[in-house]
Amino acid sequence: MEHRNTQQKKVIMDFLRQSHVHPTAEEVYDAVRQILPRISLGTVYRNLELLAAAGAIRKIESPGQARRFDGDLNPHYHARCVSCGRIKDLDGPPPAVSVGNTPGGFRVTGYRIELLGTCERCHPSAGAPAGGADLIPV
Amino acid sequence: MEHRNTQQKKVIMDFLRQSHVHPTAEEVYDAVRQILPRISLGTVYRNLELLAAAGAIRKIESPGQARRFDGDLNPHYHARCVSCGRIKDLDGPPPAVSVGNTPGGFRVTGYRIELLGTCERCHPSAGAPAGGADLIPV
DNA sequence: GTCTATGCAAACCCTTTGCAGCCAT
DNA sequence: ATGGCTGCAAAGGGTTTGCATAGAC
Repeated sequence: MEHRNTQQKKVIMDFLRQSHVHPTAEEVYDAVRQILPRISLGTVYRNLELLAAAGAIRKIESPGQARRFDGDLNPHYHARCVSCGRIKDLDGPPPAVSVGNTPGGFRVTGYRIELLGTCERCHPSAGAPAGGADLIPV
Repeated sequence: MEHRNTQQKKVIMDFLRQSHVHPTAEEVYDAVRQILPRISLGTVYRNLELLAAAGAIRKIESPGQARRFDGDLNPHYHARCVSCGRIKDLDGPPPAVSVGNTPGGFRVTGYRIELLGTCERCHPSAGAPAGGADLIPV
């Protein structure tokens, strides 16, 4: 039940802390392999899950997209570029939702808000958006 | 570029319209096979995507979960049971989010809200919830 | 010495796709 | 007759897992 401080875990953690690109497991694997060439992708996955479960890193998930990871624990939230999948950090308080009354029999205990859009490198013009964001039914 | 009204598409559509269980592709496949025993799972997937693209059905997606489909186009939204994955229909206006100012370079064009909780069959006691829902960071 | 973590590789789940023939138009 | 749709089966991506061994405690 104890956790061991292996080389692999430390190198993964260090990489995530200094990285700001919200890498996928594969990208972590590629980066960490420069330091530990014999590390396996399975070990990367296992450690990423362990670190996320321990609250040391954050998981960023989106349907149909590869999971991404974030070593920055400062309060912030994310927006995902629908074109390239990259994650943009947003500061300030995350948008809140007031969930209405719990409907018959179902107990709502949490919610996830996912912001979507286009990042700098992916939208053609530089003009400001102005328009509001649309709710995507889920 | 034209769309053809095949037997397969019609049977899938009919099943989704009369079903209230928000089936996965596999569940649609199993149901439709009772009527068209030679239909293939690939055809089910292709038609579900075509129907969703045409706006005839709705897709319900959640990270790490099998996609579900909904033939009910009346305005409503969904909550997902974190225990069994089943979808509960919620009436009334979906919770809205006021997305703040677009941050540097990123153009927010949409957002997805996913409500999570426990359904009738999955929570032990029958006591009412009372507490508010927690934001799950994404 | 114990027992978790590792590397390797195979398996997993869900979904998509290439192909040759079929059938709705 | 045309070409979108089908069944089949194989491949795909992302992730998990079984196993024997290595290594942290």
